[in-house]
Amino acid sequence: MRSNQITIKDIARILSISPSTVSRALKDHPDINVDTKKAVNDLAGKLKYQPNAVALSLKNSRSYTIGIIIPEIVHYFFSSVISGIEDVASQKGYTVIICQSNESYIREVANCKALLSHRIDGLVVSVSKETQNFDHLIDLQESGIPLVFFDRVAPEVDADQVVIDDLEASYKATRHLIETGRKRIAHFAGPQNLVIGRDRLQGYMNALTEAGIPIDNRLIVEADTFEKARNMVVTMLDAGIIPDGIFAVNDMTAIGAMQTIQKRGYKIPDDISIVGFSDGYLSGITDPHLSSVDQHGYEMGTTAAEMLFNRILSDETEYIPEVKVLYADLIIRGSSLKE
Amino acid sequence: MRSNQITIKDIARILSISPSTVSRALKDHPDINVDTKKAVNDLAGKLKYQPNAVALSLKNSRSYTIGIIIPEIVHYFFSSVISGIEDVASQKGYTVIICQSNESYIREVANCKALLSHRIDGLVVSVSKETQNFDHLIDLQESGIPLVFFDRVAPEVDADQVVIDDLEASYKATRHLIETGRKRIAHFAGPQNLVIGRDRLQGYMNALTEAGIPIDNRLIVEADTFEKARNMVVTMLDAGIIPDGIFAVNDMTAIGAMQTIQKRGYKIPDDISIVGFSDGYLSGITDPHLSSVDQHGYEMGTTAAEMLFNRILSDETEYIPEVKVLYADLIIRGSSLKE
DNA sequence: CTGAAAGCGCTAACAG
DNA sequence: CTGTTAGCGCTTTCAG
Repeated sequence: MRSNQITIKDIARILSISPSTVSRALKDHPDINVDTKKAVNDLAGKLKYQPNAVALSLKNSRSYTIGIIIPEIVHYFFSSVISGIEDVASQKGYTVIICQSNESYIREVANCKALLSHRIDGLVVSVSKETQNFDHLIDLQESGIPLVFFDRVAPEVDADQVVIDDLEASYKATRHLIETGRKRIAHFAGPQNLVIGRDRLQGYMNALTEAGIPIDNRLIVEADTFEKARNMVVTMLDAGIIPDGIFAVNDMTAIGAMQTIQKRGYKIPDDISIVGFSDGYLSGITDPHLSSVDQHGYEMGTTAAEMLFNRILSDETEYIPEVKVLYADLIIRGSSLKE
Repeated sequence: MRSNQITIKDIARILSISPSTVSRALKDHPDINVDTKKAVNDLAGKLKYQPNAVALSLKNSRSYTIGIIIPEIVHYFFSSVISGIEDVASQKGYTVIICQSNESYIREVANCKALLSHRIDGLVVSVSKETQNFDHLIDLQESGIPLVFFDRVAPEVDADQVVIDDLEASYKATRHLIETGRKRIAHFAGPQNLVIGRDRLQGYMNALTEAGIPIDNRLIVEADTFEKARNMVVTMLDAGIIPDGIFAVNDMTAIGAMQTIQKRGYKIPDDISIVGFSDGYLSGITDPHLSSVDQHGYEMGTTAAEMLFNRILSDETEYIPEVKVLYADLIIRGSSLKE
C-alpha cells in the first residue's frame, strides 16, 4: 500500500509558487503577502495538509518525541505513570514512544537501541527486575539524551530521579501494624537488586527495631507476585510459621497472600492483618479492603515528565542530577483495622 | 542539550572513505572489500553507531512505526491488547506510538493528526465513547494508511475489524443466569452509540426472549463504570426494584454493583447473582470471585497487529475489509454459582 | 571495488 | 514580497 500524503511541494506546484513561500505562508511569516498566505492556507486546509514530522525531525535534529521504558504496561501503577507522562508531553507538543522490557534485561537494551535509533529527545525509565548493568542507559545519556528514572532507579547512573519515599512509607506501614498490636510481622519482599526492594525491606526493619521487636529471618521472604505469595503462604503455614501481620511489597502480593490465608481458615484482619503497596484501585475491591501505601502513579508521571522537559528545553551544559521524593500516603482499610 | 550521535559521515571521515561505501559496508554489500567492511564495522561498533531511523523514514517514505489509539491505557483490557500489538510489532522491527483519547472525541481527532504527521504506516484503534463522527479515521485511511479496529469498532468505516462475539457472549452470560434459576435479570449497559454497547444489550434481550421472560425496561439501565454502578444499585433498591441477577457490561461495573449490593445486606450469589464482562484479572480478587466473559485482550492485540501487517506489507490495491470474530469464554465463578 | 550526486520534505540564510 | 540553494542522514543509481 502506498501512502500519498500532501507535501509543501504539492501545494507549491498547484499554486505555481515556490516551496519556501508555502512554508513561510503556513507559519504566518510577516514577509508574505496576505493574499498568498490566504491562498496557501486555504489550499492546505482543503487538501488536509499535515506537516511531515519526520522531515522536521531530520531538519531540526530533534524528534519531538520522548521514550518511556517500563517493565510492563499491564499494571495499574505503570499505566497511570504513563498517563501522567503522556498528558504533559502531548501538552508540550511531544509524542511518546512506549517500550516494555517485560522485566527482561535483554529487551531493555534492545528498547534503548530502538529509541536511540529513533533519536528520541529524552527518556523516562523504570528498570527491569533483571537489570544489574546500566551501560545501555549510560551510553544513551552520554550521547546527549536526558534521562529521568522513576520508581525503579539506578543509583549507579547520574540522572534525575523521581521516587517515593519507600523507606518512610514502609516504615509507616510496618509501624501501623505494630501499633495495632501485631508482634510477628512478616515481610513479603521484592528483589533485593532493586533499590525499592531494599528500601522497603529496610523500612520494615527500622520499624521493628525501633519498637524493640527482634528481626526474625523466617518472616522475611522474597515474594513479589500474586502466585509467589500464594505459594509462600502455603509454605509458611505448613512449616508452622504463623505471622499475625504481613507487609507486602505490592498489592498483588498482598492479595495473593490474603486469599490463601482466608482459604486456610484464618480471619483478616483478626488473625492476620495485611498491608500492601499500591498497584492502584485493587485495594478497593478485595474483602476486606486492603490497607495500602498510595504511590500516586499519575503524579509521578507528570513529575518525571516535567523534570525531563526541564532538561530537554534548557541549554545548561552542566548537569546536576536532581532527585525528587514524592510523599506516599498510607491508606488504612479493613485488612489492618484495629479491633 | 545537544545530542551528538554518530552518523555514517563521521565514520566515513575518520576512515577517509565516502559515506556510500560506509553505507554499503554496514549492510554487507557484496561489492565491498572485506577489509573495508571490517574496518567500517569495527569502528561502527566502537563508536556505537546507531542508524538514524528518522533519516531512513524520510528516505523510504515509511516510518516503520504504527499507531495505536485507545480510550485509556489504565485498563487491564486495553493494556493487554497493547501488549499483544507491541509484541507482534517489535518482532517485525516496528515501533509503536500509543495515544490515549481519554474517551474524548476532540483528543481522538488530535491523536489522528499527530499520527498522520508522524507518517505512521498503520493504525490500530478502539474508538472513544464520545465518537460519533468518523471522518478523521476515514481521512487517514484515504491518505493510504491501513486501519484496524478492535473492540469498539466503527461500522461506518470500511476497515478491518477484530471483535469478540459480543452478541453470543452476552447471550451466553444471560442464559447462564436464567439456567441457574434467575427470573428478574438486570442489565447494566454501556453507551448505546457503541456497537459493543448495543450488541451486549441485544444478546441479553435475545436470551430473555428465548426463555420466554418478558423484557422489563426498569431492569435495563445505562451504567458502565464502578461509580455509576454503585449509584444505580442504590437507586434501584430504593425504588424497590430488586433483581435476582445482574449482567454487567464490564467487570468494574459488576464489581461496583456487587459491593453496594453486599453493603445493603444482600447475599451474592444467593440473593442476587452477577456476571461481568472481563477487564482482566479483577474477577479473581473479588469475594466471591466474579463470573465473567473472558475477552482475551492479548490475543485480540496480536490478531489486530497481524491483520494490520498483512495490509502494510502487501501490495494489494483492492481492499476487502475483513472482520475477525474471536471466541469469548464465559468463566463461571462464585458470583453466579448454582445453589 | 569505490565515489559523486540526487532526493526524501522541510526550513533558513542569502539573493534578488 | 518571493525564489534559489543547501543541508539534516541515508541510500541508490550511475560513473568510474
